[in-house]
Amino acid sequence: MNYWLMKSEPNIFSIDDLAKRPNQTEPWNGVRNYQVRNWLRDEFKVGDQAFFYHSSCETPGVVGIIEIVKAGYPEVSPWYCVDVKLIRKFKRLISLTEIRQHPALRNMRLLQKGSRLSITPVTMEEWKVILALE
DNA sequence: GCCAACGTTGGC
DNA sequence: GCCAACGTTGGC
Repeated sequence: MNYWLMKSEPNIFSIDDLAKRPNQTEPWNGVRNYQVRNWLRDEFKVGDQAFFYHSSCETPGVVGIIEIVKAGYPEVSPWYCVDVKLIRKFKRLISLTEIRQHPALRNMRLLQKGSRLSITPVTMEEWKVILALE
């Protein structure tokens, strides 16, 4: 089972928008980066969990947990998407600033210089640390 | 709105 | 296959 972090701009699609969807499930589409496409196509498995991350907003950060309920399938050629379902929204936002300041999260892919990938892998250790911050 | 960083495009 | 130009991401 894999862990991921998936970015979305909340003014376009927020965790509250996901909560309002039927069955709280929605295709995660629009990825237009080949590296991320390959992860979606080859690495994402049903049951994988991901942090829902709000980007390009007043306070970027992790706002909740989602689960992959449908593995990679074609969107429009040559791109892929997955279906995600809301597990829960966090009681509070865990900000990028807070993540950046935490020693155990120093090596997170999210924090790497110049990393602009809309989806990044998360290790089990990082997953646990962030969960404990809530 | 700025700009650093990175990806993509396309002429050669 | 190189690389300049351009487009996009996303924090600040």
